[in-house]
Order: sequence, then C-alpha cells, then structure tokens
Amino acid sequence: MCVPGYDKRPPGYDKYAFEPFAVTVDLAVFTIRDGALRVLLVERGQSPYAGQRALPGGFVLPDESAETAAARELAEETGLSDVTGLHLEQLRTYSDPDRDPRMRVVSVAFAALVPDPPEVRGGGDAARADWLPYGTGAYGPLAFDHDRILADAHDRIGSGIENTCLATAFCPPEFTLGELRGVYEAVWGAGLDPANFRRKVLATPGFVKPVHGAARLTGGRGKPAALYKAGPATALHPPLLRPTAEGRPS
Amino acid sequence: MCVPGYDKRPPGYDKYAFEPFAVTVDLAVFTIRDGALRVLLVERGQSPYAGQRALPGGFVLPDESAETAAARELAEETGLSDVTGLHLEQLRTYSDPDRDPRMRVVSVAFAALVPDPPEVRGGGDAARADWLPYGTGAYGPLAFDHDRILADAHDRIGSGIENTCLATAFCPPEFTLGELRGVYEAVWGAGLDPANFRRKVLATPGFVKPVHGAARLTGGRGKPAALYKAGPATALHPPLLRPTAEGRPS
DNA sequence: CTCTTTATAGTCGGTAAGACCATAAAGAGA
DNA sequence: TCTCTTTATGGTCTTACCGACTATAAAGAG
Repeated sequence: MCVPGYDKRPPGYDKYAFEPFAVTVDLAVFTIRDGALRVLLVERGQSPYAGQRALPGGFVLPDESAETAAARELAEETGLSDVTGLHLEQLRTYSDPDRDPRMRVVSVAFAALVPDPPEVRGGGDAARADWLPYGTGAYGPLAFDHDRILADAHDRIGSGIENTCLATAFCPPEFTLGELRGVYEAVWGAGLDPANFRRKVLATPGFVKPVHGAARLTGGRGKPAALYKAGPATALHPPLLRPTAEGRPS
Repeated sequence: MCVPGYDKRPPGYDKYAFEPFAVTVDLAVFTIRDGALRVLLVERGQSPYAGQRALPGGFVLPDESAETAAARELAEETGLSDVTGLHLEQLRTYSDPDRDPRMRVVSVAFAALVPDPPEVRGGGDAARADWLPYGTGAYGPLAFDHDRILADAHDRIGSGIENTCLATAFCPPEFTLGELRGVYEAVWGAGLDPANFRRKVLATPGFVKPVHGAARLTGGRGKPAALYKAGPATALHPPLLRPTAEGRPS
C-alpha cells in the first residue's frame, strides 16, 4: 500500500513523519456532439476494474505541476496537437486512502471542455477511448471513484456556464446563438426559450461579439443565423440561471 | 528535490514512471472578530521563510485523506476540541514543482470558517498562531505560495456567501440579522442596507429560522434584535449578490 | 407551392432589488 | 429626566430583468 522509501526523509523534514504518495491527474473531458453532452472515457485493459470504463489520466511527472500534467494528458488522450486555448480547470483532489487498491494514490481531478469532437486515436497507453453520452447508461459504473469525479465535474460545468462565459469553450471560434443555446441545453438537459436566451446573451456586455461582414452560416434548416465569437468577458452578471433552478448546493 | 525511493515502483505500476510526492494540507481559517475578517496565521521559526507568516498546515498521514488531515490540523491549530460542524471546504491543490525549495510537496488547500474566535494556544508544532486582520497589511508576504492560497480562499468565501448559506458558518448557533449582515460586510468589505438585507434574507426559504419565545438579545446599542438560527437550506436562489458586483471570475 | 423549422423582434406582467423614508426601542450623555 | 445616537424593523417607490407569449422572416423539405 505504501511506496518504498517511506522511512527516508530529506533534510529539513527530519522531525516530521510523512508518507510519499503517488500523485496522478484524472480528466473529465466534455464535448457536445449531436446536441448531446459526451465525455471521453477509456476502457481499462488490466486489473483492477479490467473491462470497465475510466476517466483518462496518468501520473504527474517529476518536473510537472498537476496543471501541466493535465494538459499533457489531455493532448495525449484526445489526439489534439495543441490544447492551449482549451478550457482546462482544476476540480478538486481525491485522496481517500482506499481509492486505489494497489497503492496510495492521490488524484487531482480536472474538467476540460473541447469544442469540436475530434476522433480519438486508438494508440497510446489507454486501451481505447471513446466519446460516450453522459448520463445515459452508455457505460456502466466507472473504475475507482471516477463516477463521483465525473458527477462533480458535471456539476461544476453546469454551474460554470451559469455564472461565467464558459459555454463558449464548447463552441468553435465562430458560432450561432442557436449553437450556444444548444450547449446550455445539453449540459443542463433542459430546453430554453430561443428568444429569451438571445435577449439575455446579447444584453450581457462582452459575452459574445457579432462577426460583421459575411456573417451568415447555412447548413441546417430554417433561417440562417448570424455568427458570433466569444467576447472578452469572463463572468456573467447577473448569472444566466437554469430554467427550473432549485437546490443546487455549493 | 526528490524524495528517496523515486526509482522503486510497487507491483502493478512497473510500466509507468512516477515520482512519489510529499502531500500536505494548508488551511486558510477565517473568523469574524470586531466586525473584521481575520485569518489564522502561524509564524515560521525555521528556514525557509523563517520569521514570515504562513498558513497552518501539515503532512497528510498514511491512513488519512486530505479532508481528515485538514480536520486534524484545524483542531490542533485552533485549539478547538471539536471541529465537527465547522465549515471545512477543499479549495484546490497547489503543485508547482518549485513551490517548496526543500523538496517536492503537493499541497491540498482548505478553507475553514470558525464562528467565535477562541484564543490560540501557543504550543504545538507551530511557533505561534494569531488571528490577524485579513488584507490590512497586518502581516507581510506569506511563506511559499501562501499569499495566493489565501487570496484564492478569500475569493471562494466571498462568492460562497453569495450563492450559499455559508455565512451562517461564521455565526454562533443563535444570531441576529445584524450579525449575519456583519459577516457579509466583513467578507466583502462593503456596506449593505440593513432593511434590504433583512427583506432578502427572510424572503429566502430555509436560510434562517426565527428562534421563537424569548427571542431578544441585548448587549450593544440600539433596539434589541430578534434571534435566528441557521435554516435547512444550503443554496441561495436567487443569489445574494455583492453591492458593486462586477467582474468576479470563476 | 406549402409546410416545417429556425432565427429574430417585440410585448406584457410579475418579481426582485436598490434607494429611500418612517417608526420603535434601547443606551449614552447632558 | 431629556435628548441624541444607534440599531432594528416595516414600508414605499421605481427600475430592471425574466418568463411566457406572439409575430415575422428566411431558409429547406416534400
């Protein structure tokens, strides 16, 4: 259960007892595909939890911070060459002594938002990785405490788009207000009134900026929509509350 | 910089390179005294940062989670025999490779709220601990990255009392609305209209419950105020926004 | 050509919040 | 004792916002 070297202490800490832990990062990577919220999950090939799905992740290397390690893992698991600009946010740390039956592992969890779902490369250290619909039973119980981590991540994203401009992190550089509304509907699992949503977003200074000039996008049905890009604002005042908003704890 | 035993790996992890880290908890413990927000700080007696103030904290023991370690440290540093019921919330994890010049230390930071400021006992592993006014220059730069941790903790508390019933965690079991308002004013550093604050709090179901019967508290000047206790609610809908609320990032 | 779908503009009523006023009830100081 | 100050509490007024709703525009599907 303990890492070797437990009884050795570097100079300066001789008076204190401490145990060295393995530190990992776990990533809850979300995207929107076909109007539904999806999460990137790998399939474990070895014990424990062999065959079950798990969040992608890995060890923090000696010269890395948890944030650096998370960005590296994000690039590796998604196959994206450049993850700068993607939203990558530290969630919290999970440190239950029994959370990994093999050894003592402390895991720093992150939530990441990816605009366009690129196909996942099959290689790497993970057996397989897929974008699976969140919360629809498309996957069984996750390995370790990853069900809880994923639920916490979803909570964080859900309240994040309420109070900040986070929703644009799901969108491509230029997007329509319908696409932005689709982000809220996918994350919250609730429908929003298009007209009221539009009024609210446009009334928030710095949330979105219109792309002037040739600013029409065709592709789907209905009247072509104007294009917007993310504005400079980061917080939403007042927040864009959920429709049936009730009892969302801290 | 590295803990000995770095090149040894337990069974099951042979294919992976990882470095064992020391894991600590750091606590930002707040209270309200004399209408001002104060934070518990220790004075370091040894290098590095000898003589500077620092957040209380310590190592996570082998059989502890970070939460357990934080509760233990909270009891040790405040001298409180029972810390159950106190608000103790994980903030985030700080893992910069250079944050401790002696060795690689990953620290899980917590924010704690204490109602009544008990006098700090002088003993323990910390040289000295005092409740110092937050953000008034009563202490110089803190050791390590504790200035940033403390600022993050203050941010979290500030937005926490906006969206949740967290403010009652600063109050004794029974309190007046004036005392509750004092919490908001101390944390936000801004004045609030007593009448509007009262209307808002009483209109939020489950925020506070009146203590019926003998429900008057004397002690200060002015008309005696009715007593309330914390209600069952945990979230505030809609939130109790700051007066000059602008630009509060995620 | 008509129907469906989506975007966009506008209206209406209710609620919440800030600013402000008025009264009540205590202590402080003359 | 009387007055002033301080705090609690109740109320009004006005503005802003938000949900519900209607109407129009502009595309594709059949």
